[in-house]
Amino acid sequence: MAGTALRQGARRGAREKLLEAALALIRAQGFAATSVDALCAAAGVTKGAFFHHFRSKEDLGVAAAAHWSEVTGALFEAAAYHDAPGPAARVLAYVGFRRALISGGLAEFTCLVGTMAQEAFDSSPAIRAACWASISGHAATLVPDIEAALAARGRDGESAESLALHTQAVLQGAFILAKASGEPARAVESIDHLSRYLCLLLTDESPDKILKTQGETP
Amino acid sequence: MAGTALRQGARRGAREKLLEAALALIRAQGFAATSVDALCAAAGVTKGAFFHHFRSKEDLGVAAAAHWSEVTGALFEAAAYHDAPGPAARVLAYVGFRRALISGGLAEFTCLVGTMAQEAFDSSPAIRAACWASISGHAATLVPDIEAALAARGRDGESAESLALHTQAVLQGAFILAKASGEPARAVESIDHLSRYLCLLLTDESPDKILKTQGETP
DNA sequence: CTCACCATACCAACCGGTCGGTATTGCGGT
DNA sequence: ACCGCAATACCGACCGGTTGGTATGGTGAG
Repeated sequence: MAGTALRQGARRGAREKLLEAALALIRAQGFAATSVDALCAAAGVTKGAFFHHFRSKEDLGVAAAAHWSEVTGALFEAAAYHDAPGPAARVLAYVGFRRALISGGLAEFTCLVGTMAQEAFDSSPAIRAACWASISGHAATLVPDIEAALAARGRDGESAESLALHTQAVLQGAFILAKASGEPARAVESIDHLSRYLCLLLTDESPDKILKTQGETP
Repeated sequence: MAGTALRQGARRGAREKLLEAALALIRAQGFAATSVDALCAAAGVTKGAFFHHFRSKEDLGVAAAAHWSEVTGALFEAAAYHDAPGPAARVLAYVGFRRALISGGLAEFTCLVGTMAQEAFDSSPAIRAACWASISGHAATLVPDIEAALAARGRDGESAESLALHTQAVLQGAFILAKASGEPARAVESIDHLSRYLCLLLTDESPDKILKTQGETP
């Protein structure tokens, strides 16, 4: 009993440590530039452990995307933006939450699956599919609120799914600008444009008011 | 005589052939996954030629970004969207042009520097800077029209540069969605949202009208 | 004993990069 | 016009290190 607990606590499982290391390294260097050896070193694990848990490096990539979905899924599920009153306000609060997440180093707030999809879309169908599952799955969590907000404004005909995916596109693009410029603030600016677009579509209020309430630049 | 002409025709310069191959391979596989050997093979050139023209693989990356700027710069300069009447219409026509460019394989319409920036932002400052120069330089070509269009609507206070960069963010994000999903149409949808946002900001007309004029989905 | 879990040693292929050498070109002197 | 000659462009074998992946052996829990 105690042995088992200590085991799971201290060792924490090579698989988890490898996945954790994968998130950090792939986000910073990309998938192709991250070697299996580097992964093992970062996780404090040998190569034998790696290939015990993953059939190949590609398999690790797929598992990393799935792990990413779990980690971020839990983060967003527990976030406070769900408490906002009404569907439109919740959608705006979601974007505000994404905006607030931007702080620290670039590799700490950018998206794992967006990065991997760029590299693997042509060379690894499995990784591509896993990345798309993560992105589209996350976007799907926004659809009910967007749908309700659109309906409330008499915009029933429009596709809530398309708008949900658009929010992800803006976020991914914002990350690219931040990486390319080296200035995270560039990402914030684009996200503010997204907030304004959503304001115009989903609310009666002036966008400037809502943007002011989202706080100052980090 | 005939020998010389045939030579120059066949050789075409190893540097150009390498840069051309770099655009194709890096867009499809990413920078890290593209080996120098593969580059040379695709260009029909030996490794000696490669390292004669480029000090290192990183140097090739920087040169590829610069070459990309030239190629795309010429493409956009010659495009017809400049003929649209008035600044706002030109900005919208630009986005329509970008939309129309989306056809064929994913690696044929997506952005080289956006892909490279994701991989190299942390590991190669030189490549990062070259990518940012390409993106921001392209965005800068939109600033005068956006500025005039904003002023015409009494929105002088807002940053035209920020909005110009936002258009690039949406495009980059749209490419990621297309790559991740495997469906180029996903990119088109996001670009349509961008058109609508710009309509709301820069024109008096209803967005739906302008969107209709941009033609059917490819 | 069994079996999941992990460590070590090892491999062929491939990586970016070097180097000595050759072919081609541009150009100044005569 | 011709030559001489240095500079440029290119070739391809080669190098040490690294790559993803394997084969085998140990070990502790059930």
